[in-house]
Amino acid sequence: MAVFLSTYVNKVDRKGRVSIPAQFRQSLAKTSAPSTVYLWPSLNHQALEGADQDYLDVLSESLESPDLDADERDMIETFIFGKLIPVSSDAEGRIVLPKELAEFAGITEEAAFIGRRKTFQVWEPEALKAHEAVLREQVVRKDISLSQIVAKASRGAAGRSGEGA
Amino acid sequence: MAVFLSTYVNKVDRKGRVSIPAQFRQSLAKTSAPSTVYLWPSLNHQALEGADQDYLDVLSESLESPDLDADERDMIETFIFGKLIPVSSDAEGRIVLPKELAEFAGITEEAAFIGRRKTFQVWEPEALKAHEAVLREQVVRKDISLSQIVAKASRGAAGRSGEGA
DNA sequence: TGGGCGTTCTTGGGATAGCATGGGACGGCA
DNA sequence: TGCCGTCCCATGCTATCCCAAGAACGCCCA
Repeated sequence: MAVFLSTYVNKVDRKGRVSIPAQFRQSLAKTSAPSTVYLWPSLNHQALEGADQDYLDVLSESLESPDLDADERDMIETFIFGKLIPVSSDAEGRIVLPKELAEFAGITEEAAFIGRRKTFQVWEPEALKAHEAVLREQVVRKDISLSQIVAKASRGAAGRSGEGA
Repeated sequence: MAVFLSTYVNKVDRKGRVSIPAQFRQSLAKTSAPSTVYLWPSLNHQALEGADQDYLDVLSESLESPDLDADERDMIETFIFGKLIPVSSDAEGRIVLPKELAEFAGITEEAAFIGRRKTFQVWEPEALKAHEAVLREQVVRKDISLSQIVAKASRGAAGRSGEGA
């Protein structure tokens, strides 16, 4: 599955087109549908989420789980698959940001692509800045540290099944 | 089987015709009866449900299962298969919305097609908006996040069958 | 260590094809 | 014979494809 890292800010032209960062494209190239990405409005932020075909297949499979309650499934069907837009890139590696999605995220002139491993987000750059400021404050307040997280996770994994990511 | 994604709002003309979104048509093209879709009133919403021949075949087969209790089967037989209307599209990819179905969903001038993977729904756009508002509130209240669902599902799958993503 | 060269990436604009939509004509059924 | 449904044709708009060039970057060579 494709892995998305780092942050890139690209321009959105008059037609609503924007280049997918070259690094992202290289990741996408290895997937089953290299020139197609899927975009949808984030459930939790005023931003867009993006992923490749393979990730969606996994998500789709998750929905088949009988453990998931009907309400939740309905929500996902409506808000993810109902909003999800397959976007194919042109020869130059650009995609057209669908109008309703650009509006949702407040994107007009520039779009910030931020890698989140298996998915990525697309933000209006200023909104992203603000969001990051809030998050950083939380990091400080909660005194979060990376080594602590890794330690905690490996302890948990050992307890459950020994499977780590 | 056809996969339906995204939301499209199309106009209903004076004759009750409405274009099936091109993306949906492309999905339908791969099925066993490309120019026919099946519509029926939703059990849970004031909206229409739609699917292709292949989906109905699967649904039909599910009804043969001895596990299904009689009441449930009876309901499905009555409300789905009893109400179901096969609709064929013209050369331009339009269908005529059956009057009773349009009335049921309150559709007059515009119809919103919303993809739900294996099926789709057809809503009166304002009604859909209202429905989404309710759902979104639930998302916020329950603090649902996508990554959480995927994580939960893959953990469940790992526990049940040892299959991980 | 500095400068020059080449490549890759991003960005821009015009042409083209596809799609949504509207109206009219023909044929069938009542 | 009148009405309704289906088919066919026409059109404006939108999105897609194609071609082109500027800029940044890294690499190589002196």
